[in-house]
Amino acid sequence: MKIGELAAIVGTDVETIRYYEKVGILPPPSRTAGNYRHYALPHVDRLKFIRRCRSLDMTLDEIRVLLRFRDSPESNCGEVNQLLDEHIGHVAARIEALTQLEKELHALRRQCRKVQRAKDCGILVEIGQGNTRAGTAGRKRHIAGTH
Amino acid sequence: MKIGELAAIVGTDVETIRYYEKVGILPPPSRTAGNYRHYALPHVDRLKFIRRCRSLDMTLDEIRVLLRFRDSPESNCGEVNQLLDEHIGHVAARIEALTQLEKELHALRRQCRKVQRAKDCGILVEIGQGNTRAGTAGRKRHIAGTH
DNA sequence: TTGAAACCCTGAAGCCACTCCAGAGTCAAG
DNA sequence: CTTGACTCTGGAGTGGCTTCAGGGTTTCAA
Repeated sequence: MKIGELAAIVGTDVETIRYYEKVGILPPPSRTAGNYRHYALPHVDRLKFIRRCRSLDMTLDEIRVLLRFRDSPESNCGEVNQLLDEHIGHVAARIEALTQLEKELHALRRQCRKVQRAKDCGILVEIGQGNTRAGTAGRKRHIAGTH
Repeated sequence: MKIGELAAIVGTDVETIRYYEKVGILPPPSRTAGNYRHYALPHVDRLKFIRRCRSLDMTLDEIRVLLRFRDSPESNCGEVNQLLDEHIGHVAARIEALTQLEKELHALRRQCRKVQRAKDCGILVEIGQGNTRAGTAGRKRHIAGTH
């Protein structure tokens, strides 16, 4: 099948597939006479696996580890379990941080209940005073932002 | 004061301050004879404001809006309130998505309770079957990933 | 048979909010 | 007067794509 069909089956973008090939997570398929990529079932399965992992918010590096195990069925899966445990830990930590953030934002929002002049707006005043703990703004956190 | 002192007071990196100047969120300060940036109190306050907003996980674009109101004290703060409400909405949505994700990850983790050969690992098998809803993997979500 | 639409190719740039680097200049203390 | 801490600029790198420019190929209908 051609790249567009693969994309349709798996539900992803053509560009994403080419990107995965470029970064070496999807092996280069054979080519047709017209230099089109030609895919078969193993590619479909592998791409589905990758997209499922991405939907679970794993990084491509984490997925690379899982694929290594998928590719060597006789190896020991302990590292898989560990990777997943760590990933779960990241997600839990992120939830906690965001929940704390949500609290702070609600508290901030309560500072201004009506529309008024900006200089009297409790929100702007409060932000300007900066009496918060450092929050999630530490550098090099493993866990990304809200946007 | 010099850029390093400002960085120390506010608790940020020198590079970040220069970056903020480059993207126009912090106005260029005056320079000393030796071409060093020279900061005063208004810069400290503005930078603190920015960093506080970042610690609340706002984007620089959102912060630009807030700064606009901070800079025009007589204007009407309705948009500030609205921006904050929307931001709170983003955070809440992200928490919900991550909570769902956490559930799925726990379910997945339960598929393999001991260390065994990769081909028998319930986790790898389960991911390979891909019987999940699309999850957070939709494109162009406003809300970022776990990492 | 022709020609237009729909698909595919490559390589590079853009996104966000920084972070890190090289190579050079400036300044304060000893 | 030297040393070392600080500062300057401009550019590249991060992740996981997305978008774009400028082509080539295939397919379908007129």
